[in-house]
Amino acid sequence: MQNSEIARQFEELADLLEIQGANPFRLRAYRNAARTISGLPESIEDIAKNTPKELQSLPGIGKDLAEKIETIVESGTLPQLETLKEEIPADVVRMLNIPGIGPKKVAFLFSELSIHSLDDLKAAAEQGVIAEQKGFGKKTAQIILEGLEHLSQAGNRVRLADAKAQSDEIIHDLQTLDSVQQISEAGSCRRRKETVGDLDILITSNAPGAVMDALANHPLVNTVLARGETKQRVRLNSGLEMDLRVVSEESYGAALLYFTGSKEHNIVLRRRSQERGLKLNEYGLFRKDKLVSGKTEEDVYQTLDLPWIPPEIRENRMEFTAVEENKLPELIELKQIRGDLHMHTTATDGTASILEMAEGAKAKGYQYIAITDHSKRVTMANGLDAKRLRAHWKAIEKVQSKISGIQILKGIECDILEDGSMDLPDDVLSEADWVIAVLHYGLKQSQEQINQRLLNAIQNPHVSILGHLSGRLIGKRPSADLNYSEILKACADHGTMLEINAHPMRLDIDDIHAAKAKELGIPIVINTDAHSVKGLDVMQYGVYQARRAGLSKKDVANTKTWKQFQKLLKK
DNA sequence: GCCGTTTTCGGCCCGACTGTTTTCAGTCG
Repeated sequence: MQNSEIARQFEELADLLEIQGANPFRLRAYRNAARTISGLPESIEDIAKNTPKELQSLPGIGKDLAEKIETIVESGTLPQLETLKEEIPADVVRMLNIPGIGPKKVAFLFSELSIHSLDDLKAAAEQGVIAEQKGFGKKTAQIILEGLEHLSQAGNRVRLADAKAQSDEIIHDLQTLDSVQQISEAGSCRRRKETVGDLDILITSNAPGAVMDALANHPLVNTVLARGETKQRVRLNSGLEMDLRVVSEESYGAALLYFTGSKEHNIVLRRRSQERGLKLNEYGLFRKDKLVSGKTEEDVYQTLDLPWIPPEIRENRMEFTAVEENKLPELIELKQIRGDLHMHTTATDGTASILEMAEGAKAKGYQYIAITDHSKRVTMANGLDAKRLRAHWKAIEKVQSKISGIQILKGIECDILEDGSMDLPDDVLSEADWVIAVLHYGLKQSQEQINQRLLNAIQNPHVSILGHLSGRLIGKRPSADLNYSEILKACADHGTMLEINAHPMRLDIDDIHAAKAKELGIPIVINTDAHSVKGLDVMQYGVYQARRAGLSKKDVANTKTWKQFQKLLKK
């Protein structure tokens, strides 16, 4: 069982208990545990089965939750959860996703008005029943009806690339206004999280009303959901919601910290403030009522005896211990990338020629690329068999002889077949400069099968790297069920590299496992998997993911010069 | 339900906005 499933069950339990009005701190305990579990690189199932005593050493996991984890691993679920699910219909839990409706109102609707489904809710709101209730009203009934309309979108997280494009456009337009002095993105988008729940923008302004008017009238904005003196919330045409916050100049840094998050990072900062007799909020760091710092993020961190911490790692995963151990990483930057080792051409499903891809990469200042078209199993993409592949490599040599200043590796993205064998024979693979082994089919196999396939590939002396390891497509297709601990250890043992696939839908391996790979000394390569010249542009997203993993230049193999990189290639 | 250099009880981060109120609860981030 995957960590995400166990975490999901704790989240669900928390939702159900919340509707029942349970102690909020108990709910927090469940949600904290869910977060710990989903952020863990090791398989929680393995720990529960092999070394159950260690469960309680995980943050936020005590005796009770350790037992619950063991129960879930053994039986697939929790009796308590099953009982609650029988008492409270799934539709009632879904009502929590209606913006403006929380557990208290849901509980009232369910137990006092006997509303058991979304259809019941809609009918009650339309018939005016809800508006009559104490604590409700016409507006609340309206909110419910609107919320039901948007329910399919609400709670859906959007891929970073899609969210950031909208955020960037709005910021670009707002910053031209005279009424805007400072402006920044904030929230999970600024932290470059792979998916974003909503957008946050922070400004300083001498005329906040004018900025709010401008946002309300922006072509990307559909509806104003709330508007006050310092805060405006809007819904974009895409369904994504955005908060605009206005703060004073002396609070800008504190507010930027506060609204960038993560919540967990901020909680640690506030505790740290308390320990120093200070209070931290979005207006600044205060001693009694006196502002101590807040103008810039650096000021606030410094007052708390911390260096400035890059947004990407503000997750309370490793940043604070890294500071203590004086090991805060200098995060990798896009400009340090010197090669792209996963791309396609017209030989299979790409839209550009070898030469066009090479020129595109050269224009980015790269020193080397690998042309890695599909192997024959991927019939849909016109995958290459041995004969066509050898001809393709000849074509690569020909292009290489015509172009200077960039090294083109003769590569292949070779499928690991369902039976665990490689899609091309060893003698063919041995002729390649660069072999990316990947799973495209049979992603739903058991963990044992998936792991065996991957282990076979790792042990194959011709395989350079595992590409988009989990096979997930964010928001579309779940990861294959694989045992990361075993796979990563094998990679480290056999000198097999790991890819961070930079495609916004993949970002695979993810930040948590890339951090683990770094710890094990496995070289990471960030690749675009480009299917066109334009496709080479997504490298930035892979770099974001690497930064979230705490990776530095030295951890990423394709930051090396061509001369250095050659030494990493398997002979 | 977790946690502990004020440690086994009594805390657990903090403030804005809205709607339904007549001083505040619920919701959200």
